[in-house]
Amino acid sequence: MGEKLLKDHTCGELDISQVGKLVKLSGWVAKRRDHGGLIFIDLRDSTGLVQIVFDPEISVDSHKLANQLRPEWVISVSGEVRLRPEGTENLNLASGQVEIKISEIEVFNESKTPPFYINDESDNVDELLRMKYRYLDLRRSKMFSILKLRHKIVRYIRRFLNDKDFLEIETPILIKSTPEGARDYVVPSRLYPGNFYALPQSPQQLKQLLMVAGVEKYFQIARCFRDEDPRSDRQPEFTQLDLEMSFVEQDDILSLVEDLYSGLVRELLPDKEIVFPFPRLTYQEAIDFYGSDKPDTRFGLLMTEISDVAKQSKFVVFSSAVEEGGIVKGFVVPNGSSFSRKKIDKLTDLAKMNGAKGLVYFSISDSIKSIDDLDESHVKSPAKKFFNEIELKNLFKKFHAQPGDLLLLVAGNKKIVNNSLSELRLNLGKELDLMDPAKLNFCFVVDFPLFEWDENEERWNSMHHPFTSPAGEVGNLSDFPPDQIKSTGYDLVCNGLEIAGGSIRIHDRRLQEEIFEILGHSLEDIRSRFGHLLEAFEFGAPPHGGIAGGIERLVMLLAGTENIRDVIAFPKTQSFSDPLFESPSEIDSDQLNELGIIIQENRKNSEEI
RNA sequence: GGCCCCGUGGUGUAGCGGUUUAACAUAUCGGCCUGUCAAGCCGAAGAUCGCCGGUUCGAAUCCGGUCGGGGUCGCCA
Repeated sequence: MGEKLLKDHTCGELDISQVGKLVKLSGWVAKRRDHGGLIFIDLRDSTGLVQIVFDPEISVDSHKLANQLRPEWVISVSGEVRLRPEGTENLNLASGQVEIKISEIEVFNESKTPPFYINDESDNVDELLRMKYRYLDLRRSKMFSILKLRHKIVRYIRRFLNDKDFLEIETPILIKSTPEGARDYVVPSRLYPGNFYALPQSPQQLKQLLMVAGVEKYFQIARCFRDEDPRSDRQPEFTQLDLEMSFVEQDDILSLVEDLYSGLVRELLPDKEIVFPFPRLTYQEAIDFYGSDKPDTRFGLLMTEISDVAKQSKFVVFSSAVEEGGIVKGFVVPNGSSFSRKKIDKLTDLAKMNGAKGLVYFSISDSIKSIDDLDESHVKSPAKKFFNEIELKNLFKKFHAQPGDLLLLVAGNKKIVNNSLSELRLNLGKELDLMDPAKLNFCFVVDFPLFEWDENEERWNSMHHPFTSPAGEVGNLSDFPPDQIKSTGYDLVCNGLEIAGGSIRIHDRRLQEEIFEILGHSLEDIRSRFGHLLEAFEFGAPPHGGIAGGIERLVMLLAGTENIRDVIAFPKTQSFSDPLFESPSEIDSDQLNELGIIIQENRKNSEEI
């Protein structure tokens, strides 16, 4: 250790208790306010900001040098912590009671004028520019605080699971392509020309093999890779909390997850309201009431299906929808009768964008006291003429609608009706300010179907993944139609976001093969793709299950940002490029030769960077 | 792969067919200034409007293409 430290205090720790102390600080110039005589500088380090003062009466040389200082220069200063003169305290600053009178200064590094304001809290700088200069963007306290929050979240998870005797085990990044699910990222092999590794879409099979290995309790903060088109909440590489346990049933995993996530929120964001224990909804309930398997339970606007009534209706839109195997469903917007025609048109457009043929509404006048007093003159609706007074009353009573309410209904194919109603509900929840930002409404969704029908490929698909065990007594699967089989899968949902998903796994070779067969794989196919896993199941595989949760989504939820790039230190753009490193990029022909790869000329991206 | 939005000094915006030598704010540079903290005041410099082509007497402005960015549907077992 040298005698002179480059800093003996941090900017953020200085307060009234340090008055009189001689301190040495190092950091970045955040702001300069030059009064000619006095020069004020906000000095920033990773812990915060403090005002330092250059006064020619204290040090002429330092004051002179301070004249040259510009934003983002890296300096080291020494001086005395002093109470600010009365009336000049800055309450917006943690260290705003004090300031440092500087007697010595050293410049470590100058800085060019930054391409955007580092201190500007408003986010209206072009994101591409921010990404190109990510190391500058991350200096902004808003961005840095998200990095810190992410660290704290992961640290909490590690401690929590460590205390419960989980082992953190790393699994390979270079593994095998199992073309099932998302598109793989692949890496060419030099030693086996023409052969490729794939990057893991998740460590699913590896963690199951760890269970067979007898680990019993495993977790990993695992990087995953999926080459699918991104969204505002997706990136090609992302991180999952991956965990797995042996000798457990669904309740064991759910209560562990409940303790983990609730404890995490209580420790890191004690101001947030959570409901504990987390409510459990069946998949069917989620779809019935919310039209979605990831419901935002912070507000009502719950749905009711009226297909049985609609079937008898003279209104052809309703009756024909049901006759064609569809449903009629809707929800009540309290006091929604005041909505303008324009607003209802916008809602109709939203329903149509989600596949609905239209939106049927009934606006109930608030001039009556009770639905019992209602006659046809109190109702506004394009479909009014198809309903008599009694039918209207019955309809409204079924929805528990009150005078002044607006009833929204959609008819048609089940999936479309649920999708469009769900979007309508979320839209109205937002517009009517029903989504309380103080609430984190976690809930579990359970009892998923094991399979869902893939319309495009005309085959059954796993709802979760093919390693998910069917629920209940496992008899002969083939005795049931696939869509009636329930799974042991479960999701953790919060405020309408899927936070984690998992299941009890299959640990029996026969059953696993049977599932693959239902999914339409040939026996040969199964053996070549999943042979290693199936074989492992023949060597004493314990019953096991687990869950995987997206770290980015969790950080987004807790940080209150809707942009996944904000929670990743070095993210990629929506077109998968990295403006900082300018990747992806071409590689040397030597490298290609070594790998035995020839690039098709017509496929090359001709754009030279 | 489809659709929608955006692209003007360093940054953020205005201008949307001709009094525009492209405006404003901020940053930058110079000067003044001992209590500021979005410091202030005075002055200066800085963009030919992403790129290519077309329409027009005339294009930042209209049209087509292209590139880049964002969002979304498909996709994400």
